[in-house]
Amino acid sequence: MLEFFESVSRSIADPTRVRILKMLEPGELCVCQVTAILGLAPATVSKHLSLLKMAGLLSQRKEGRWVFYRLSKHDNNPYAPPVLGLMQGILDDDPVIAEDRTRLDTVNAVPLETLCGEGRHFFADKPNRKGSSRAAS
Amino acid sequence: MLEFFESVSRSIADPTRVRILKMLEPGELCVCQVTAILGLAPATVSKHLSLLKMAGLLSQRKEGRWVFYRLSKHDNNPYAPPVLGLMQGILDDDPVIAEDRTRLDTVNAVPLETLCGEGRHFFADKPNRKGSSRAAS
DNA sequence: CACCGATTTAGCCTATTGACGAAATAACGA
DNA sequence: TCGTTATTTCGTCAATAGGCTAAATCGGTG
Repeated sequence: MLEFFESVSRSIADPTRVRILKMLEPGELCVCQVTAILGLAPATVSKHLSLLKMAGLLSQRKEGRWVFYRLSKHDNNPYAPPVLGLMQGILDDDPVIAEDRTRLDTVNAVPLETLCGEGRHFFADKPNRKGSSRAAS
Repeated sequence: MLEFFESVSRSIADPTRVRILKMLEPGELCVCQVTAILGLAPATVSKHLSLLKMAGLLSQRKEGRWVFYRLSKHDNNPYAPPVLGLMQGILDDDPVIAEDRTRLDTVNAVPLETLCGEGRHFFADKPNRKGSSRAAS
């Protein structure tokens, strides 16, 4: 019991994973789309997604060479639904989350074939993270 | 925003801190009471309590040389109330949490002066943690 | 079959975490 | 005031976490 809860609570204890959960609210995304928005290495993103899936928060769908992740509907983990429900209502006004949402719209307007080539450098000029303003000094 | 949420989510990402939150549901406890139930070093318990207070999940009350902690009512952190609310309904049937609740009753039946002297060794013969059964082999 | 691109896995490195004991602090009681 | 006791702070240490690159894997496609 505590172990199931721990896997979920540890999942949302990392801001990168929270960003992933929030950007998946409108609908499923390909790994390379998440990678583009986050600006992290594909391997790093893959690991986060894998961990979230293990915790029962995400589910997976393969289509060709692409893998799409979405918020999980079936409850392998009894604590996943309440936590997902809790997160749906909050953090929408956070600057990082809001910027991710903006990027999401941009990303959705680009065909996957084009986007995946760019990978993590699609938004390379302005990484959406704390300390990013340091580059402007 | 994300920082506030992170402080709360990191708080509940550790099972020891979850146990503390659950054992405080019926009411406030002195540090030495929490220490007795957990069976950890006082310094360790104090740090956990301090962290939970920083996250806005607990509040403090000093009475003489004792310090009592309780679930926080005022919301310094906007994400504290929903998370506390979420936790109230769950984990009551977890074996570790249930055993903690049993110990809580025992501890409440002992005067503080007596209990604090025992400290972390009040339940020394059977530590309520994973791997405790190893002592039986 | 061989290549190419998307994803995952493996290995490494640094920062953080959670435990401890020892020492410092705070408050009571003689 | 001095000793005792509860709590906190400090410093250490082993384990974990999250980032990266390089290599392996998985799926089309030529």
